[in-house]
Amino acid sequence: MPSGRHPTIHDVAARAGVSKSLVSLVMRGAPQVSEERRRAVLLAASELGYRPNAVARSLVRNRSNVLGVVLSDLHNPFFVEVVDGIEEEAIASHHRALFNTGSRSPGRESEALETLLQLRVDGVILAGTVLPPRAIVAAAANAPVALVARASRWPAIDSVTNDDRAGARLVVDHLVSLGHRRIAHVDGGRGAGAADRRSGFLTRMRRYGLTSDAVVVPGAFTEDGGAAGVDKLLEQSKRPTAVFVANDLAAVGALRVLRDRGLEVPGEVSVVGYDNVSIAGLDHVDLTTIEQPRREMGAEAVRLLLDRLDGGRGQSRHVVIPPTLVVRGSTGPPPARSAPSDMRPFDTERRTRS
Amino acid sequence: MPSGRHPTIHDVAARAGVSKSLVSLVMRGAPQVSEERRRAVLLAASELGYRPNAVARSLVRNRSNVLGVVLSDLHNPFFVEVVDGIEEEAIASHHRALFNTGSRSPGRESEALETLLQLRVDGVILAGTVLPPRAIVAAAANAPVALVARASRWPAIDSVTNDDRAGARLVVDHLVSLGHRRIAHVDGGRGAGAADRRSGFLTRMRRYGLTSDAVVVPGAFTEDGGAAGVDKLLEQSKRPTAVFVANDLAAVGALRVLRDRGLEVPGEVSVVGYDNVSIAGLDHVDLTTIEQPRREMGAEAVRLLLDRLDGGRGQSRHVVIPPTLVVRGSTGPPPARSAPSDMRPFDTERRTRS
DNA sequence: CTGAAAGCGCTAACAC
DNA sequence: GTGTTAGCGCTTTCAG
Repeated sequence: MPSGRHPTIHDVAARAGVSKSLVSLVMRGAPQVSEERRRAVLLAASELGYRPNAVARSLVRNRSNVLGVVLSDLHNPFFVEVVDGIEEEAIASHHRALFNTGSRSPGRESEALETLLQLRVDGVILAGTVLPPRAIVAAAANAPVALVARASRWPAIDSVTNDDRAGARLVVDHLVSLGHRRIAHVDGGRGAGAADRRSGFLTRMRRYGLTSDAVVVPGAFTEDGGAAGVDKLLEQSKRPTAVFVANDLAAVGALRVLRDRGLEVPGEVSVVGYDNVSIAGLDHVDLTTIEQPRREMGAEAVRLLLDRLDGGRGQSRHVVIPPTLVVRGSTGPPPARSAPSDMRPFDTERRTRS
Repeated sequence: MPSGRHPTIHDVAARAGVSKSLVSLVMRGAPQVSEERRRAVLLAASELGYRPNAVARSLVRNRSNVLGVVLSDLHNPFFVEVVDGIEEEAIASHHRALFNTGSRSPGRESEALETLLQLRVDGVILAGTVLPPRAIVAAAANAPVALVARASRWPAIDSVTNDDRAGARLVVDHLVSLGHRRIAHVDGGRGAGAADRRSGFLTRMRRYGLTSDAVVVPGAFTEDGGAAGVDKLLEQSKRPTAVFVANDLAAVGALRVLRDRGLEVPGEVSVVGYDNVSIAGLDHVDLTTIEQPRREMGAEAVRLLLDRLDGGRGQSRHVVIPPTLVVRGSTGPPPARSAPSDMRPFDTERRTRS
């Protein structure tokens, strides 16, 4: 009978012939209850199909033991793994994680956040969201907040990110060492970390004296975003010999366009992504990319939250994880007429730490 | 100040110089409040950074306006789209959806379900879960339950599925019409719908008199599951000319193994998946598969739940959605020595409705 | 139109 | 050890 009244602690008490508080004690596994009564209570509870009301408990304890997570976009497998890490760590710490997605829209995201806050979750993880700073700061007034894949600039807010600028450097180093000079970047628009990848790219290109060879076109963290970016690139007269796309999802879109136009990868154009999502490893995608430890990042966010909750830490912590380069088949030397460069200021192995 | 006490309706009332109930009325947008007081209340609320406590509200109203969703596995993009459909429809109906995943483990899944139930969500959607029937039935005693991608056999439980047997038929028809006779099926183990796909496959093969040509090997709804299944298949003496893999994710794993072994697809072996997940459409995956309208399925599940909630419907409803065949490049005629069959009892177009 | 009072299901002192 | 008593923050009759 859905919507039929649920049995309460009171019903259980009556059936077991004890008081409410005794039931409460048993349900919470308190030690100082006689074995006999404990049994009676448990029996009554199971006969009634009693299920503790977490709402009532949360109201009185002012603690729900649930962590709320706002996800920007589940279509990006990157976040799916972050979720894995969050759930695992949350469960290990006797908490539960509840998720909400923002469908890549700031409006939806703040609704999602608001919902979680009103539900009085113990803490909030914002994973890849594009929420305005004020919304984030306001949230932090109500519950501990940890950002994933977006750096925090506020004392009350923790964050765990990879070093996007370092990742971009790895990409440029790799491509330059292969001999590329004219390198384009299809950026991630307003996506989390996109700005740093972009500026990291530009800075590194300048470092090589390739400022005028560096071109940036707008994109997004989606297949379509990558495709559109490459489209724009191909309209230009001087075609780049390599493209650094903002993330793997977008890189897949980019590859599709390139191949549709009959351009060989990596023969005519090299392509690099970011995230090392599983799709990047597929035989015929075979994308050179940047790896960041996603599960670990999710788990770390949970730890940061619980640390504030239990320890009462007030100072913010910003965990930055170094990314690594994963070389696959989508990158190679530029076509012959571009003379291979002899610049090679940094070692680049199969897998380089930044 | 995280964990600092939240302002309550009482604080707002005091600051605005009115009673608690007036504040409550304003917060819920009741019409019969003078404009002046309404303003005063709203002002006080925003000055205080007041955020209604949904826990308290839920406790007294016995209604949370949140729908709980247990997901079997977010790594399967199939469910990501189901999630989209759920969120969209929930929001359209002034509800929120909160997600929990089961990490493909029955134990985790029932914990997730239990959490949601204790939180007194208004309804529960079980998407692709492998929960034991008793757990599902028990849940239904506490809240309306709708199953996605798994058929319900209980009067209290709704479900929305695609017709897996019909989908399997479409696959067999397609392959047979191409001339295949020896066809293998890598199944989905205990995954949702796996049993029906398997039996649909076998039944249809029998229908063609191909019983002895039909071979089934165990697999799972994961890349590794598909890979392992094909491995097993290749050990056998009589190699099939076509493989129907339980879902797209597994099919991708299967393709990898096939190509690693140097087998041409579809030249030597044809491969068909199930779900038409976006990865299936990638240029170099290019997988023939079965499409089911995922978003719509998620949305429908929400509608079923709300229908019970509002209308008090007691009878269960089972929505079955017909799947369609999507032909891509992973299927073709069998290698020459297998004489093309002339059996073709059913039309098979580029996209056939079952 | 507004305020007072009761109580949702549970926990946490505090008595017995 | 076990029962009693106050609330947690909010909604909801029911009087003014």
